[in-house]
Amino acid sequence: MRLSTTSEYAIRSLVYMASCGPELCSVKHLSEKLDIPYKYLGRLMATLGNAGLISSTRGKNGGYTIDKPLSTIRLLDIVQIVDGLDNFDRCLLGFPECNDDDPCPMHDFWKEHNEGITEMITNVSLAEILASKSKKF
Amino acid sequence: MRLSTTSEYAIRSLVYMASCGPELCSVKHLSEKLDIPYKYLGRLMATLGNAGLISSTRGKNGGYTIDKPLSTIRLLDIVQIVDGLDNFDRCLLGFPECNDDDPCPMHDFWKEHNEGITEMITNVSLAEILASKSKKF
DNA sequence: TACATATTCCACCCTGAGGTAGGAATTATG
DNA sequence: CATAATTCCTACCTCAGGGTGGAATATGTA
Ligand code: SF4
Ligand code: SF4
Repeated sequence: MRLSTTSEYAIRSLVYMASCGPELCSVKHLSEKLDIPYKYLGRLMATLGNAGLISSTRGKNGGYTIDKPLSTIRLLDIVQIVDGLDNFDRCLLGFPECNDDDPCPMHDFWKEHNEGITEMITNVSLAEILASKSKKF
Repeated sequence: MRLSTTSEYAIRSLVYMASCGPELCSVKHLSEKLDIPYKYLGRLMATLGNAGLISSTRGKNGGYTIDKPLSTIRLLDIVQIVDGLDNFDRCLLGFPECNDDDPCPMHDFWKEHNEGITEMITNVSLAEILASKSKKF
């Protein structure tokens, strides 16, 4: 019951960048600040860049900056780019086709949590996260 | 946001066995009925046997049967045997040490779901699942 | 030019999922 | 009893994918 390491990295990086405002964040800076392997984060940022979430500037004092309004970047979008959505809205026991009328024995115990998480991932954007004013970073 | 394939297999098999009562279930039968790779399930059942959840009978008409009272086999126990518990009660962003007083920016959005799932896994046993009277199997 | 940064390519290790090949125990049956 | 059939069990092997690092390249600034 966790996101992939890569999704964790992506969300942490984007939340941090969002909290920095419009300034450029270099991969080196992010890597040290967030304790994420430099090389791996470099590729991850390139992926996010290709997906259009962030844009890059090369050369000295270069780095990445967030391209789109924070409210338009949902957690779902980030996870989708990085990992795909196969692991969301999934039956807990892996049954292929089922619904409320023909439930598996776990349905009553799993449905509410599954729907809650899916809704959270779908509705929460970087804007909401930033508004929570955590002291972390 | 899913269990591992192996945990899914284990839970499906145990729920099915529980629904069969005290009869012996062979790996071959379980494999065909639940559409789980035969050899893989064989090893998985042996693991569950070594952990004391089920006991085996070899030879013709042999198979496995559940050893303990259904109410003492919680989902948590099954997952623990198969996968360990590293992925439960985990910070969504993978921060190492944090609490309600020094939360990460995701805390307000993640905490309730995490606690809900952890509580469900901890409290629901095979007895409760069987009582739900699903028509599946 | 010298340096900093993104970007790309490749090789590696680990783990989860699954397969192959047998061996050991028990029972059905001639 | 003897043999075959069935079943659990164990030890290896394969394969794909996630995560990681090294090295080289492209692109910009001072
Ligand atoms: S019946 Fe419900 S809980 Fe069970 S596999 Fe289907 S959607 Fe998931
Ligand atoms: S602050 Fe809360 S949500 Fe964030 S990493 Fe810690 S426990 Fe998880």
